[in-house]
Amino acid sequence: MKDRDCGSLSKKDAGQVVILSGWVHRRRDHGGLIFVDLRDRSGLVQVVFDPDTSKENFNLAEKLRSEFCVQIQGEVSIRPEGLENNELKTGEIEVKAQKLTILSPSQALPFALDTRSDVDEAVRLKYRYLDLRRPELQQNFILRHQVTKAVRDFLDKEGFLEVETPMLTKSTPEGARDYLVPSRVNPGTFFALPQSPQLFKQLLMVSGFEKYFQIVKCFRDEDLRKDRQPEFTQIDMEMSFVEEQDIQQLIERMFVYLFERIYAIKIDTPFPRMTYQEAMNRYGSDKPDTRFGMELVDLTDLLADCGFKVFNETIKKGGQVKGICVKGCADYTRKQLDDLTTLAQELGAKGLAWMLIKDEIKSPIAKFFTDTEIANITQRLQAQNGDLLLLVADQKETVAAVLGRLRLDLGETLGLIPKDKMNFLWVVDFPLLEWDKDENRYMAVHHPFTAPKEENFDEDPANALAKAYDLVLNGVELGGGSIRIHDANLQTKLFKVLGISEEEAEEKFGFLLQAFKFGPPPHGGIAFGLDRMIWLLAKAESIRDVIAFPKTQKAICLLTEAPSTVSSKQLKELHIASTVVKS
RNA sequence: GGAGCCGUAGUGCAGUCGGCUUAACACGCCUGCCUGUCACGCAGGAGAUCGCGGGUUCGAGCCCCGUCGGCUCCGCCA
Repeated sequence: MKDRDCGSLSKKDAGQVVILSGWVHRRRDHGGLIFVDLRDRSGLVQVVFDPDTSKENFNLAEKLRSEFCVQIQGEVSIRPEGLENNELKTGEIEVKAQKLTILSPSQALPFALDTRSDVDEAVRLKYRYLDLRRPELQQNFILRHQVTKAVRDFLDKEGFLEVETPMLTKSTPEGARDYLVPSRVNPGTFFALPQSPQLFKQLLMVSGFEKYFQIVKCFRDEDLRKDRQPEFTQIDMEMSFVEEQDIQQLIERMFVYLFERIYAIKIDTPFPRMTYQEAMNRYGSDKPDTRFGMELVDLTDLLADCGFKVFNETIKKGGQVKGICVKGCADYTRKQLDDLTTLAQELGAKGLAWMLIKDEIKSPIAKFFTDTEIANITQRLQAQNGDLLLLVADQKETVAAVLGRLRLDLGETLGLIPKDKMNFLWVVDFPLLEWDKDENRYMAVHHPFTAPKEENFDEDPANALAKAYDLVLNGVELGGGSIRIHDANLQTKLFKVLGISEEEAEEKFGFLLQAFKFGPPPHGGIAFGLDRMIWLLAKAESIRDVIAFPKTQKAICLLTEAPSTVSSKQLKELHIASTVVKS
């Protein structure tokens, strides 16, 4: 039904008769002459309907409206002198319509498929199929296709095997909330949709696949964010006989390959490495955005004996005082400072201390410090006249959370973030464990199969490090992985520290522990959030812009109206009953 | 579970201090005119349960309470 793509036509095609099919992007009816911008996936071309060519055709063209699906046969011709459109790729030519076929008409649209208007996202999602007609959205999916294709090509070249793992699988504790699927055949039992193919890919290593990958949907029933959807896609990999640097180098080669193939640019490797500790100290985040400075500066040693009770008492209790220097913001208003303070309090700080440096120090707390202390603070923060200093005193987790967030917010509002930069960063040496106050036990920071750096990690669990690594791009966690435990004794030791009993371990992961009795190879892997990758590469507003049919923050699909109630017959077959009382 | 912002024709929005409009404007839509436009132009027209429910008031799009939905964030996301 078409022999050419609209966007592919150029001067070279002049004189040719072509058949095009697509949508009426815009129509300009001059009464005696009608112009139509015809759009298909490839782009736009102007079609001219002239009654002198065919009166019948022209009359039919008068019926055309936005988004009619049409086929047009016509002659490509060079536009008359002075009538070219430089805004359009095909602007040097136009198609003189000889025959128009209306393949299907369209109702008036619920919203304009126009970049200029910022349409409410609820309306866009309800009519997602129309939203997806917008070229800028289609571009995201073209990119997404190119990336997955390149990833497959690269991993194939590196000797990886793509293997599918089950979607209906076993619910495992430790981790995100599962999406459950009731079993009809086995009353009272449930499958879980995978949070990741973690255990299966480890089993594939036991099977001797050596290099596995999969581009696969994963499901986590947790609350949504602009970079989080309940179902998302991972590029999941696992390799045998590797150490951390083998995997990191492979991933660096992969990104070099991707950028070369998609953007024809060369990116620098190796990517910088930063320990978790350093990331937290300097940026207050385990996924630092290193595209700009404003780093967190430790002032604890300078202020341990200062006259400000809030500070010295916090320090005595094992806390710290840190600050950031906000360049050129000494003219911040009381309102702006109050807003920053409110944000700090929402994140758990008791307060936010500020100092405006305007020739002299303007600050409600300045009177508590000696001139030497003030001089030391400003010097260490490398503050100059005209700067604003923000200080937080608290336990180190809170200090990091508050200043890390203030840094990001201020970096954004002050325009300090260079948008064209692509700053990859490996964050390494993650802690193995983390104390969970609610559960009153240690939890695995990564997951309970992650190998510790030292075999005697149980002697000082709080400070044990893991063979785990995250790849961060521009402050977004793109992916993470680890070297796994393949030694049964080590695994048992870790379960013990995690407070998982032998019986529980047997019940939950028995199949894995069993498998590890049959010569498991040393192995490790990594997984990337594909949606996040595309989101960053496409510089899209939200992750929803790179997912064809995304869900709202309430995890609802406005297009299909899923989830929905089901018949009592369906529930009965599944041996389940809803506890929700219809009002 | 919690916090914030938003909700007015199909779309984007204005609506001031609660009483001046018959809820304005732009795009879109419909009708007519228009042979070189490209965000075509011109003339006319239709189109609003002001998210929903309750309250305050002589009077509510506007104030209060609740509720629903969208977005952003905290918690959560091994």
